[in-house]
Amino acid sequence: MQAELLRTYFLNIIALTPSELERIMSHYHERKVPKGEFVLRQGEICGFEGYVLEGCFKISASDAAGMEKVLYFAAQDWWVMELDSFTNQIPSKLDIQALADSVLLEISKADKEKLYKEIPKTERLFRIMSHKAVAAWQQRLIRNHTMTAEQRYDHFITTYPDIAAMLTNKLIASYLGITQEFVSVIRKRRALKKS
Amino acid sequence: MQAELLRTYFLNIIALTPSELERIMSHYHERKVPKGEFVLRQGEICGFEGYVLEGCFKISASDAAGMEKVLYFAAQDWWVMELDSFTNQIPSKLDIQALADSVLLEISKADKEKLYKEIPKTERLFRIMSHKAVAAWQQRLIRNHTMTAEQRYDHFITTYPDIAAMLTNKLIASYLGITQEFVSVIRKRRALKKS
DNA sequence: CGCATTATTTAAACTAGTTTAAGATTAATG
DNA sequence: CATTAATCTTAAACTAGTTTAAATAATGCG
Repeated sequence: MQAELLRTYFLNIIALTPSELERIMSHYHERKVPKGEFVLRQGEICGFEGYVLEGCFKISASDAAGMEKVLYFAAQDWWVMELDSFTNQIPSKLDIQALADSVLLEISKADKEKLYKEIPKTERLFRIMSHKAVAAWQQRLIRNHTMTAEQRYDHFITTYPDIAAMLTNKLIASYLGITQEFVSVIRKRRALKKS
Repeated sequence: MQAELLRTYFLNIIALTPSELERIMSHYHERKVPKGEFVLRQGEICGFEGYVLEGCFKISASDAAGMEKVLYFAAQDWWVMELDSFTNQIPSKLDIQALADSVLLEISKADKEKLYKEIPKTERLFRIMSHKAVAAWQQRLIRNHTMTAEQRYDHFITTYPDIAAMLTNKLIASYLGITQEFVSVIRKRRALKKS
């Protein structure tokens, strides 16, 4: 049972008795998501919070012209949801799509609220997770403002080699905020340097 | 007593009895910060979380070469802290400096932990605040990836006219991730359009 | 397998934004 | 108030990254 991963995840953040942990886990349900499937589309209300057991997801924003920008990728041990939409039950600004056959552990909005009531300690758990997320987004912004495209590319593929390996250049480009053509140039440049 | 602002802030997020609210407020202490003073420097451990009653702060990151990048500005009704440093008591990656004579309502790390214990509901309060912050940072990143420098400039000065009014071009440029010279160009372009 | 679609590479022309430098304005300071 | 320092503007030269386009390679699919 791979759900062990999520148990470990929670225990790394906060101390939980075995019974608390199991009560938390009981609200999460496994869901298989085939490659290509959208688990959330712009405009829909995000009814779930998902922990990735297997596979990989793309969380992206698209403008009116259909131009898509990848916000982040979520592989094993990451979370997928539209926080704003889930928390405030408002239409989602983002799309979430499986990039590979994937498995999620999902919790519904209703169950999440139940969880907070049943085990108040989970408020703390998710508060701390959220604090980490804020710090990470701040660092991402700083990287975008201080590093060149090539440096950001390097950072991405060395920090997340497993995720990068399953992505197309086009997706990496979108994540980095540059064009796929320029990713090609960067890759060529790096290939020359190494030889 | 301007602390009323903070009471309103909290009540807009979560329902609190008058006594709960006052117990929360009792942990916050007013602190005057003269213009130019650093309330946190890179490498120090952030021991406080501050709510801005008056004035304005600059939260920034500086690299080894002394190049400074403004992450955000915090004026009235905003928060100043280094979340990662405060939460995990690790050295701060950021500087926080008053851009004007300012007044903070501060809570220490120890008092914050006390607060969480005394009034568990505050875990929820700060979790929700943190969720809003994550959503805001995501939107900021999307703007950086989809808008031109001029569009970002427009967005900033129309969304935060009061803050923008008290900032130099240099600071706005740093926040937007462009040079001060280019801000000059943008301003000229806009001045010509209007006439 | 064979076809169609999509991703990748390459290159030339282009542009948004940078760099450098100098002069003009404004603000801080003794 | 005078002087120093800092900010702001302008402009010319430059560069990182884009756009367009065409050719090639890889992939999905009936």
